[in-house]
Amino acid sequence: MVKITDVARHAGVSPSTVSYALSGKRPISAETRERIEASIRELGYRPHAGARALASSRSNVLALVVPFRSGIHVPVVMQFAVSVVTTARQHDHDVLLLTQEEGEEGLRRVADTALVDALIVMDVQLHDARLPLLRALDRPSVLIGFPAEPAGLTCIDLDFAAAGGACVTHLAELGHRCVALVGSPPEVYLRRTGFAQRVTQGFTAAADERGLTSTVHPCEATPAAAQAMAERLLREHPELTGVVVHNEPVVQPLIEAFRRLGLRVPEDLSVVAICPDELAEQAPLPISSVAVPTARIGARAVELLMRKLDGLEVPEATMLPPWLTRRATTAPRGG
Amino acid sequence: MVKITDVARHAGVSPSTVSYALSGKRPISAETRERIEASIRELGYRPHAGARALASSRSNVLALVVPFRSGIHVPVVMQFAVSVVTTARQHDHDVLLLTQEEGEEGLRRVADTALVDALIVMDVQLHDARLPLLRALDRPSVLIGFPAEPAGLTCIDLDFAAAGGACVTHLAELGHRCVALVGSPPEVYLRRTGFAQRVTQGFTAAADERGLTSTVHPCEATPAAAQAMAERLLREHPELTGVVVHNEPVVQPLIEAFRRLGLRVPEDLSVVAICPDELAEQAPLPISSVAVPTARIGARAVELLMRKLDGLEVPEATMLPPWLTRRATTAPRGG
DNA sequence: TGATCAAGTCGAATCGCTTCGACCACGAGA
DNA sequence: TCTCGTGGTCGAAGCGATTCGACTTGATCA
Repeated sequence: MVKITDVARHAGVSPSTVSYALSGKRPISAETRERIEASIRELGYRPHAGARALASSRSNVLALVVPFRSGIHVPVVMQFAVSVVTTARQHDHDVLLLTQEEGEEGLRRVADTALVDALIVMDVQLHDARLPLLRALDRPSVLIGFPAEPAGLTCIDLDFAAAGGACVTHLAELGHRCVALVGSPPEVYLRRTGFAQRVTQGFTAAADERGLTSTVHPCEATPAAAQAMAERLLREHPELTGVVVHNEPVVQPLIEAFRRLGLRVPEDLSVVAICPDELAEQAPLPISSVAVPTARIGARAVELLMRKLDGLEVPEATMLPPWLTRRATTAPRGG
Repeated sequence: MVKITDVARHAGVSPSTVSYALSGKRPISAETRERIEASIRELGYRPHAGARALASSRSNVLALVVPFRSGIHVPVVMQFAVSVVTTARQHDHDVLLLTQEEGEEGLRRVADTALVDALIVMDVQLHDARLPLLRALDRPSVLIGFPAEPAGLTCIDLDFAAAGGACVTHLAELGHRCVALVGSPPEVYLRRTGFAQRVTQGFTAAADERGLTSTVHPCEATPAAAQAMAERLLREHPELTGVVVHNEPVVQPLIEAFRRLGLRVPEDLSVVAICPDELAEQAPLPISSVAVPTARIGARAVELLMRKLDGLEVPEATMLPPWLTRRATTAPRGG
């Protein structure tokens, strides 16, 4: 293995000069720097991560805690993960993957052993058991999702309440008077996951404000559940003309179920989803939707973390505004 | 931060004794060990990962390279990842997440900087550009999937050829005489990904052997493509009664498309899939399938790696035998 | 009664890098 | 002319573990 002293000898300088040339923390003459860079290339030098971490007390590794429980949509998690990794690399950091299962002990472990410099936590519950730990930890963290009490933490997410509201507004402007929200599976509500509740709040508030009739229905993430839900909605709310879906796996099956029940989409029934754009775009009939901007959220989370690592202040709450794209599944009521 | 010397002082022993008590590499009297463990608990000591890596030249971190390209089924990737992380933790290792995008340079980087001890690579192509590098690297690796030339590497995967064959055998034993394979998207074949080709080979060979009429059809991973595929199959092969699907997102849509075209499943048409059991089980009509045992493969990959890290010999090729579970989508021909 | 050996412990070297303080040379300002 | 600051470099002291050799002690065996 070639080490920094080898490079130094080869370039005719001291090890510290090589280090400074690499880090840029002290000025090095252009001439010397070039000589060093040439030696590095020639010898194929790579700084030893462990040694670097020991000496600098920076590992240049971020922890990412991913959920893998029922009720969460796996492709969305993966999109977050990929965008976190990609962005981290742009900032010269790597990403250590932790599962929710490891729990608090896992977080403490990677933080206390200095294996990671900072943490990103996904799928935060309203009263998440990990919050006290994250607040107490000596390492910075960013939560994707909002707990009930975000004070003292850095959180980022789509503004799900506004997203729910935007869907209602869209339907209301198209003349719809009776709307329903088909939401996440019941266990997600039981776990008291923030985004599910916020969508409901935004949805209900906007409907009330505009005087629409509205109902909310959690729904299992299976085609069979979608079918049952469609039947139930038509039975219980015959005057229903607008549906908001916040449950990725169910969007398409639900539309198909309504069709089977004899309703045309969007002529008889408008459907608007809250889901990643990819999913909305590549449906057979492109779906009007509020985007869940996974890539932006992941990238932003990393950037917030980098700023915190640099000792800079960052906002405690970052709520990305919703953006509704009208596609083929919404139309004016009765037309 | 509390370090090993603090523990040593507190327990009245030397640092090396603490180290040996922790690693078990030299005998330590029970009494001393208990004293040390008490001190560790009391002081809340955690060995510094970087220091440990530097001194022992072991980081206790594994790299996992995940694909995120079109044509691969994201939930399957996630299942692998979770099982790799879980198993790695059981062996006191962590997992660093790399994306395919980082390419060879990424592999070289984490290996050369000693950031990781070993690598797991998913989604291996038949003539993967990374193979020479993996062979040359001084760190052990395991591939999930088989390249054309696996010599000198350690590979593990489901025996996809046998899986294709098992599906045909199952259909043949039910009396079917004309079968079709609906496979992965065309780009997967174009990339020359091993498993796609192997399924085809096994499928065709088994059909030939038993004198069945057979055809093979790559298929985009969308509901619309599934619909088109169903129509085309019925048009071009009116005598078709058995379909093998190796394309997760399309399984369910394809069955629905056949139904819409007036075929009853399984009475008129038997369908057998190659997919994770979860997907087959939770379909509205449970699907007869050969399992893709993601959890087992991931766990096994880690165990192979651990053995290699311990300097033990491991088999170059590990092919898990297919296991077909008959569920509700296959029935005797004409029955 | 030594010689031998294993168990149990210690001290010191080492892993490869970063960083701090010091030093030199040189141009600018007084 | 003397200082002062600054660009550029070096040497040495860590960072916090692991590991190797050596030492003590007591038991075992001839």
